[in-house]
Amino acid sequence: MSDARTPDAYEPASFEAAWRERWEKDGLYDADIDPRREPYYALTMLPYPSGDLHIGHWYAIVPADARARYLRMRGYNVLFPMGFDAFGLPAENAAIKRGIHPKEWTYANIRHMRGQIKTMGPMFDWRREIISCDPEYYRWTQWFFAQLLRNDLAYRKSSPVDWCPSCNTTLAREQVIGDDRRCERCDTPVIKRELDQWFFRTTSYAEELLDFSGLDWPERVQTLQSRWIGRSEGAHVTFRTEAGDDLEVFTTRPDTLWGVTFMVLAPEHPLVETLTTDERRAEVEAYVEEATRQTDVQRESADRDKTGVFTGGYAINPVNGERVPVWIADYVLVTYGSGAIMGVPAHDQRDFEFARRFGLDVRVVIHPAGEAPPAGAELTEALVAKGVMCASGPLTGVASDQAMDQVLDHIEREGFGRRAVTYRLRDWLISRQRYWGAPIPVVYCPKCGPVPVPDDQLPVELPEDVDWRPTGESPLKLHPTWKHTTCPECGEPAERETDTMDTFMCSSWYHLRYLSPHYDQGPFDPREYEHWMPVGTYTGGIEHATMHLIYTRFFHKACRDMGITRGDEPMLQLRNQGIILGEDSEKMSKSRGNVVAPDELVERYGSDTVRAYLMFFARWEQGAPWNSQGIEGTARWLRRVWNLFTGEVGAPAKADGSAEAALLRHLRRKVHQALASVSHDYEHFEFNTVVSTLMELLNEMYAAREGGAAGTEAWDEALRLYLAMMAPTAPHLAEELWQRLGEAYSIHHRPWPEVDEAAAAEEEITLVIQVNGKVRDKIQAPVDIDRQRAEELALASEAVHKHLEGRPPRKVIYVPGRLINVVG
RNA sequence: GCGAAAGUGGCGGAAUUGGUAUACGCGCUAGACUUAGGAUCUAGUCCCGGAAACGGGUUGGGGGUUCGAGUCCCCCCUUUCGCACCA
Repeated sequence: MSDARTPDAYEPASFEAAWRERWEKDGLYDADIDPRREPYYALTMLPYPSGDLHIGHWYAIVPADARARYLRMRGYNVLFPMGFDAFGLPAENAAIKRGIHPKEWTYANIRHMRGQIKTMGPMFDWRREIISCDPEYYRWTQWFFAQLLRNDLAYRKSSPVDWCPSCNTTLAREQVIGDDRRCERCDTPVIKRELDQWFFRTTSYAEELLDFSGLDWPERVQTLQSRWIGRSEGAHVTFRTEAGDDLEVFTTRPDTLWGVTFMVLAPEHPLVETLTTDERRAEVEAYVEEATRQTDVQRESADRDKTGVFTGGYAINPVNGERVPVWIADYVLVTYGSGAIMGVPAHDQRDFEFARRFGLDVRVVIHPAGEAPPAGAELTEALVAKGVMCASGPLTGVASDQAMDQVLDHIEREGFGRRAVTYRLRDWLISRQRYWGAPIPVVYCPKCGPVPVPDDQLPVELPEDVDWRPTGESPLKLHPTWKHTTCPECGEPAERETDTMDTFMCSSWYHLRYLSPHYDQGPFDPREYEHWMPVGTYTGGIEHATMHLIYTRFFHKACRDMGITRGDEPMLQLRNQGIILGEDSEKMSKSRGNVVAPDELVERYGSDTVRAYLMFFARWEQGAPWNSQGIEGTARWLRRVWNLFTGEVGAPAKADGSAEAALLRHLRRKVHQALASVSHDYEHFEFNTVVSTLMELLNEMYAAREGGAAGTEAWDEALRLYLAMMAPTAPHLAEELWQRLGEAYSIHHRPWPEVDEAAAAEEEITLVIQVNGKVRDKIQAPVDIDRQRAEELALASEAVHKHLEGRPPRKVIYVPGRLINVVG
């Protein structure tokens, strides 16, 4: 907003902050319900307030902002909100380390980061900001929990959980990382511990979560989620132990039932106790103890030899009445299926290895068609291929792929099994033995059991006067008074749940709270919901493919079934930005010293240049290593834009009439072609070509000015369209130059320009002349040239004659408006 | 091991449907202006031959389909990511 009369250098610092303040003061980006405009909900993943914004935040936010700005200019009523995912461990770690209260630490970080985010110049409607650790927010996180509990979608269960001995907390399956199963946060090997925990029934939605129809989500994410959910079709088959207990297994290969030569239970399986004979007991107990004491690192390390012990017990194979020994081994997981398997060593590689290790029988029941069945003792690996059934009672001789249905019919008819589908997905464990989270709103009454806190008593607020030392117990448990309360049902003394919720719970519904962050009659205002939902575009990192994005889909579906939300999916389109690596092509990290600090870049180049460079320097969905020299290119671009708009224009070199007309037609063609291209590219997340197209157009405009275009109508149009096209990328500069052109504030209210198709159309084409597929000549030709004329031109070409070397053309291919290929 | 994605100049990348490969930018080279410049401007910059005109080659490697392949198909190599005893 500097004085327009004095020509000056491009100094973004002189106007960027001023424009941002004005936009905010004027509520330029306020997003309110507006029945006249089509709503569009553009959502970008909210950050954790770690304390300092890094370049990755910019990379996530700026292109998403540019696209939201584009859609807004296109006439959509765009909701583009921002907030903070503010509960979580780092706040407590900071408290432990530096003695700052987590709340104080968190809010100080938010204040700092909010200011940093604002320097990007994004069009966030800050009135809609949410902070998930605010009681006004987590009141409703708790409300959702209570809803889930009342609808039997939450339950409490004692189970072995992953436990990080360093963080002193349970971890979700997803927070256990890598080959050797380490804690996501501190890299400590994870161990098992038995605790009462709250779970959500995500598995009830496993089947529906596999359905992505109607969603414009990357294949990659769909694949990751599908594999994570891990659907397997097969059967539950019930064996009977000699002690008379039912022993159920899940198998995907019921066609191999006649090949069972042993059974294996997970060491934690409840029947281990009763199956174990007295003479085997000492050995079995030692093995179980070893297995539970071991960390998963040791237990699940790759390529480990199979271990296990015989329980001394036997079970009866229901298909043939055979007596098979029951073993326990840690390669069978208690958490999958029924925690027990039937051992078919001839046709399952894991069972094969186990049988070989312990000298168990290997019995072939499927053999390759046309060959004699091999002897089990001679196999070197399991036979997993299809074939012909043998030694399988009534099914002997049947092709194995046909046998499957017959076996299933058989076991269902006989009543010892049934068709079944099993999923790898587990129910979502949400309990955390931590302080800095939303308290689970449950009261334990000696008489009434676990009772959800009534809605009118929410939120259950976190007490602020706690000790957050890493004792291994929840700090809430140690608080002298907090947990003591009365039962909401009977009024008798009772105790509060002292665990808090997984922060993924907070982020599963934040997109709903943006709709009406201060609404107090429910988690969101239904009017706002009707207007904005579902989310049109959701953008963020691929790292959330299997956690957050499954949870939020589950959450939405559960809420739909509870009558809270509508529709099957919360987010219609998903896009993931890539990662910016350090200049050394390594992951950015403080220890490597390759971290790019956005604040310094803004100070040096201005916000628009940083924005433009982030959009330009790589394909957004891919990312690339940072290049500190590369940013000079976009800095130069904006400087050249500035100079074109503000620089002295010499007296136009008056061309003669027809040459000038041609020059201006050319200029308009380039402008409108660029407009078509830029429009497409904003829409489709191809931000790098938005910038390159604008760079090219700028070069054209400099040339046109050189040719004397300045001062003409076409020139004035070019200037205005250029700023409109640039506005989503460089909002400050576009606004500043718009004002200097004398146009009315604000360019960000200007409708997106329409492409003038006639102006964009080419008058002439370069007809490419090929001989046998190789380019030999190029001829300027009218755009509507017909085949006959094009052929004449091509055959008249000297280059064509030369390369035909006297051969007659056998065939001529004509691609209208593009090329002609003479085959000879 | 299984699954997915990607390989185009020194670098990031462009090429909307099978139709001019290497746009745009960085870097580099030469020059202009300059006390200087990490400022600005001009010209050049895939490789080989050639003074040039021009010719030949080139999208990880090999094969195929086609008048024509960076783009489609098959095999191989490399890289990245995800999963990793899930019965």
